[in-house]
Amino acid sequence: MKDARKIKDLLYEQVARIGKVFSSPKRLELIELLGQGEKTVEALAHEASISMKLTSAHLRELRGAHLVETERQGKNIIYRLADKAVSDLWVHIHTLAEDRLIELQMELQKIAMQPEDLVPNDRETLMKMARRGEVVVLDVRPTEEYLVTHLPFARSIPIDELRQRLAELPKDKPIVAYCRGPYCLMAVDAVALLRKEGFKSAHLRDGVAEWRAAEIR
Amino acid sequence: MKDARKIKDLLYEQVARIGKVFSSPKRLELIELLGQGEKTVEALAHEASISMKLTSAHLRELRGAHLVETERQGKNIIYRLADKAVSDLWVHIHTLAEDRLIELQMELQKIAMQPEDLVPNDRETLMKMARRGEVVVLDVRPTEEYLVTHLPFARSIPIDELRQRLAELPKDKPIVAYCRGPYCLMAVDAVALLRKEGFKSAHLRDGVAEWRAAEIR
DNA sequence: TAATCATTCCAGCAATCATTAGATTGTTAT
DNA sequence: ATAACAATCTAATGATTGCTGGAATGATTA
Repeated sequence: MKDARKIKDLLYEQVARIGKVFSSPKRLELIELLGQGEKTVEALAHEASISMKLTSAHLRELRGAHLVETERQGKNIIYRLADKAVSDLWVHIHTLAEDRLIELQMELQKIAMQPEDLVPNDRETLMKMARRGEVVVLDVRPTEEYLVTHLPFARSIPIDELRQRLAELPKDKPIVAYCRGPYCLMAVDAVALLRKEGFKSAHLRDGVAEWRAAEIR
Repeated sequence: MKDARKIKDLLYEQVARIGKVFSSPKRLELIELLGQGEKTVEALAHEASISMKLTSAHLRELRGAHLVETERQGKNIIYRLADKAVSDLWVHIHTLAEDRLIELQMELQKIAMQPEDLVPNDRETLMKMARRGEVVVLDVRPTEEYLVTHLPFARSIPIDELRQRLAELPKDKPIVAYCRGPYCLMAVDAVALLRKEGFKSAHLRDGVAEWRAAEIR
C-alpha cells in the first residue's frame, strides 16, 4: 500500500473542491439567495450587487462542483440548488462562524436591535404562540420566495409594500418579522419601520433555511 | 440604509474565512486528524505526510479562524479542535462531497471492498448486534485515539499490532473494523488482512466523528 | 549559562483566484 | 433573415495562496 498517500490526497482534494466553493463571500451570498428558491442569473446579480459576468463566473464554479442545476426558460437560465443539503451546509458554516469568530459576533451585534423580550427565542414556544394567534409572524421577503416556502403561520408582506399595507397589521399583538437569514437586513428594516409607526415588533434572526436545517436534524 | 451593502459584504466575508479553512486538502486532513484527539505538530505532520513547516503554516490558518486551540506541554505544543462543531462541519462537508461529486464516489468505490453482507449498514442494528456480542467491533486506530473516544462495545487493536494479536479475535463471529473515517485506509487494510487469515470481516466506512455528527443532530 | 529541540516567523517563487472587458452562443421578436 | 437580449466563454490583470529554505523564538535540559 505505498500509494495509500496518493489515494488519500485524491480524496481530500475532492472534498476541498466543495470547501473552495464556500470560501468566497459572493458565492456564499449566491448560495443563500438560491436557498430561498430558484432564480435567474440577472436576479442573482442584482440581489448580490455584482455584475452579471461575475455572477456567471461564480455560478460556473458552483456548477463545476455539482451544487447547482440549471434550466433554460426562454431567454433566461434559471439556477437552483442541486440538493437541500447545500443550503444546510451553508447554515452549518455560518453557524460555526458565528460561534467562533468574535469579529462576526461584533458585526452582528451592531445590526441587532434591542431584544424587546416580547418574543421567545426558542422556536417551539414561538410557534405555539403563532398557532394561538398571540403573535403575527411576518415574512418580508419578495412574494415569490414566500410562495416557495415560509414558516408556519407566516403572513407575507414584502418589505417594499410594507409602508402602504400597515393597516393590515394589528397594533396590539407583537409582530415578528423575518427574512432570508441573519445576514439579510430586510427584517431589521421592517422592525425599525414598524416600531416607528407604533407597532410592537421584533426581529427573528433565522430564515427558512435555518429552521429547516435545525428541525430536520 | 445605503451602507447595507457594506455591512453584508463584511458579514459574508467573515463566514468565508471559515470556508477558506475548509478549502485546502491538507487542512481538511489535519482537521480530521485533530477530530480523533489532540496532537502535537510533529504527529500531525507525520500523519499527513507533510513537512512541519507546512503543517505549522496550516495550523496557523486554523488558529487564525479560531477553530483550534493550542497548549504548551514541555517542549511540545499540542493542538486541539476548539469546538466539536468543527469536526461536525468536516463531516457535513465530506458527506455533501460524497453525495454530489461523482468523481469522489468513483474514487471511494475503488477502495471499497465487496460488502460481504454479514454486517447491516444502519447504525442501530449494528449496535444491537454488538451489544448481544454477535459481532466484534474493532477499532484499529492508535491506542491514544481509542482512549479519547471510541464506538460503544469496540475493542482496540491498532493496525500495527493486528498481525501479532490475531489470536485475540474469534473466527466464528464477523469482525467489523473501523478507523478515522471514510478516507482513512487503516480499516480497509485490517479487513484485507483478517480475510486473508480466514476471519469473517467487514469494514465500517464511518469513524467516531461521523457517528457523533449523525447522532447528536 | 549555554546547548538543544520543537515550533514559528519571514522572504520568496510559482500556481491559483477574483474580477473586468471583449467576443461569442443561443433565444425570442420583428 | 436580422435585431435585441441573456448568458457564457476567453483572455488578461493584479491579488492571494501553497509551499520551501533560512533565521528567530521560547521552553527544557545539561
